[in-house]
Amino acid sequence: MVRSDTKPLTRIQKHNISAILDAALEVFSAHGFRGSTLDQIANKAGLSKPNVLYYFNGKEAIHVALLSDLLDTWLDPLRALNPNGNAQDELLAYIRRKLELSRNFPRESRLFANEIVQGAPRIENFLKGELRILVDEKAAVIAQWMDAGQIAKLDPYHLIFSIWALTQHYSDFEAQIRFVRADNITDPHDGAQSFVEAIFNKILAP
Amino acid sequence: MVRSDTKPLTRIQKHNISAILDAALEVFSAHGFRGSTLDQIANKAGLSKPNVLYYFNGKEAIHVALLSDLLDTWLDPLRALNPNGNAQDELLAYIRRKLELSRNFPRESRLFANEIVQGAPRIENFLKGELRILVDEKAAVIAQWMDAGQIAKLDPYHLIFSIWALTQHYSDFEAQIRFVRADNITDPHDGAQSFVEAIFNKILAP
DNA sequence: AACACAGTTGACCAAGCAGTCAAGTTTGAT
DNA sequence: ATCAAACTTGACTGCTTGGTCAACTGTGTT
Repeated sequence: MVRSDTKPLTRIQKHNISAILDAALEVFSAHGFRGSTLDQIANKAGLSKPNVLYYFNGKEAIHVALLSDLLDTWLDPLRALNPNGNAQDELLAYIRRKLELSRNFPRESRLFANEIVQGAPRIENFLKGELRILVDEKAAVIAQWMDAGQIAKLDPYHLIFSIWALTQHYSDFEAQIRFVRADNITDPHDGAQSFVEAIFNKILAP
Repeated sequence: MVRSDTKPLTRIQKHNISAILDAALEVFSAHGFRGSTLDQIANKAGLSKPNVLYYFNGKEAIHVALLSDLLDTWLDPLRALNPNGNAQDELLAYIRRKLELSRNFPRESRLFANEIVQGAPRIENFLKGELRILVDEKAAVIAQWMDAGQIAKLDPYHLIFSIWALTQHYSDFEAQIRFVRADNITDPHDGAQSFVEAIFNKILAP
């Protein structure tokens, strides 16, 4: 196996590893972990199955690699919430970042959604650890903003959850939105941007 | 196979069929269609695998039975939106019905979520048919309310989507909420009820 | 009691699947 | 050109899983 530790990856390694990860993201996000097969991934990556296993220790290892890449960047938007900034501006900027993430990385979002819906067996530690710490910290910041009268008084945790729900809905439940909307002309994400910002303006107004 | 058409089900049939459906709901909602096995379902139902297949034509048939039972009741809350009622009251009542459904039938909600996240391959026709017709109809009602100045002017479709997103989030992403919240004391659904109603009061205010 | 039919299951099968391996080909540094 | 290491794969193995089947047991109706 390749992908050990501190080695300069060869040109071929770089190319194939990223081909495998991209194919796996496509497949895992569409069918879930158990619903995906190595053959599907190998096909989509344009490699043979044994060759895929030459680069990764197994199906699980590919999934883990995808998830840790993902979780790493998933926290960024919330992390960037600046306690010293203006409350309303900061929260709306957070919402915008979240919407962009959901729009630009729908497969990653669905990979995450698949995990959560099925009880988060593989990322329980992340949720109970890093994420929880970060959420607690930012909820405290939001509570301070509320106490200072900068924004409306609400439960900060539920406020964060509602941002997650609304921003991720457009990629995670994209199928539902696509099939229900009569006009396939306008990208649902366009409307989403202005709609979500509009309602949070109302929600947050002190 | 039993479950044909117009026969009076025996005592044993009624009992076993409902045991199978309950077990299958548990398993499918937790692992998705492909992630579930007949053995898991049979075990949880307290029956042998061949016995399960005596009552249903196959794994797919069990899944279909669950989904059609579900879809049937899934539309009810929206269907009950009364065009002649007061706009704000009607929408808040709809939200309340949705929240209750999500709270009382989380497994059904996750079964549905699993389908949608994975591209809705098995319920595409429902989404493009019945659901779309109903949503179009109710969106028109909401648009009229907005034109009449009863509630704030927003995109009615996005308003409906936002209601779906917020109400289902608490059951579909329950794992995330559970792991993130420090206090496992309060049922997240309690806070949800008042929070969601509060923000929609703000959103809808003309 | 007897009989038809509902209900039940152990043993089995074929397909699909993750993962192995030995034998091959390609790459790139010298 | 040489050679070692990197890369690739057809053929295989062992396990899981959906589904079948023939034989057996339970039920209730007469």
